[in-house]
Amino acid sequence: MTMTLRELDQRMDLFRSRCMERGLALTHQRWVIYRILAGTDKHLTPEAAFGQIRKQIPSISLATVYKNIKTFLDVGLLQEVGTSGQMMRLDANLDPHHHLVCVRCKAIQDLSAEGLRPVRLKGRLPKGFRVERFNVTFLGLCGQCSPRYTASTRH
Amino acid sequence: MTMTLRELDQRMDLFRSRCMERGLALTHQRWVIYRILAGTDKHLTPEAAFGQIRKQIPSISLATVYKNIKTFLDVGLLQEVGTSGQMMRLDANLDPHHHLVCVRCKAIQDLSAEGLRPVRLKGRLPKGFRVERFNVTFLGLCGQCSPRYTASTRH
DNA sequence: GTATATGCAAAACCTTTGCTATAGT
DNA sequence: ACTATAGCAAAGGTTTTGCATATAC
Repeated sequence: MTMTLRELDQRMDLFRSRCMERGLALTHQRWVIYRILAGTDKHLTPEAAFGQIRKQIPSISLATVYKNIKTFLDVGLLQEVGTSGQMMRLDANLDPHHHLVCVRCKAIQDLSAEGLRPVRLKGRLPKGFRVERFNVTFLGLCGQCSPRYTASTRH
Repeated sequence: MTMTLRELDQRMDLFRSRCMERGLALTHQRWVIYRILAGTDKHLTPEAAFGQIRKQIPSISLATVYKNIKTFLDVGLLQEVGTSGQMMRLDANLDPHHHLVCVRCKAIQDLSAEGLRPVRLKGRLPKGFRVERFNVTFLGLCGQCSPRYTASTRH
């Protein structure tokens, strides 16, 4: 866990002010849902978040979690990580950054944009395309899954 | 359409030889499914491909299309483009390349790896992570969707 | 008090699976 | 002939929707 409490507090402050700006009610559920998503760097799936959230609000419904995730995506409090096919992966890190994706266990780690030399185009983009942002995805095996370790490990 | 007939023929040659190597039967369905997917640079969804394929084989079933897509992914005749959430997007371009994704209409265009100066790390990757490959996704608005055009266009 | 959000159940959507018949080698 | 594949229908998993009740403002 690289997330400090101070960083989480900052995220929750942003959450509160963004909700007020957008006229979103500060419900207990909404608060807890965002706190779980913002309090980890693991890029949770909705299902996984639901599991955590339910520990705090046993009566919460999965639909509420989904509805709020959608709201958070709409107002820019959350981003979706582009994965292939499977479940939605959520990211409350709003700073420019990239991703390391383990092709085996599907873990996703962040890599700060400062960790990379600027990406630069050689030529020209297709006519008319306006880039808003970009992100680099590194695919490979994480420490847990890389052969060095798995060779001596039961699967 | 940037795909030439010659390029498509090359892809179909690879398809044939890869099937033989792997002991995959060259059925009419399999051939047509791959030809549709390999004959466009639009990164079709399974559903969209099914629509095209059905024009040539009206009796084909969607399950057959899915099964073959999975097979093609397994044997490396196809790759999946990492999108956020929605449907699977397929890519028969096996050369190193990146993607331009329109956030509005979801169109995906290829950008050859030569179009980009090499991506380079400044620091070190998280301990133990072994990169196999990487890809850059540029998000923005395509020519069709960019404000310049939409301002004078009905939605 | 009014608007918005929750919870529930049902639906929608995309993808996979099991099985029998059919086609490829 | 033997093995792999197609087609069908049914199931599986994820996400969305509609509506009545409850909560925030």
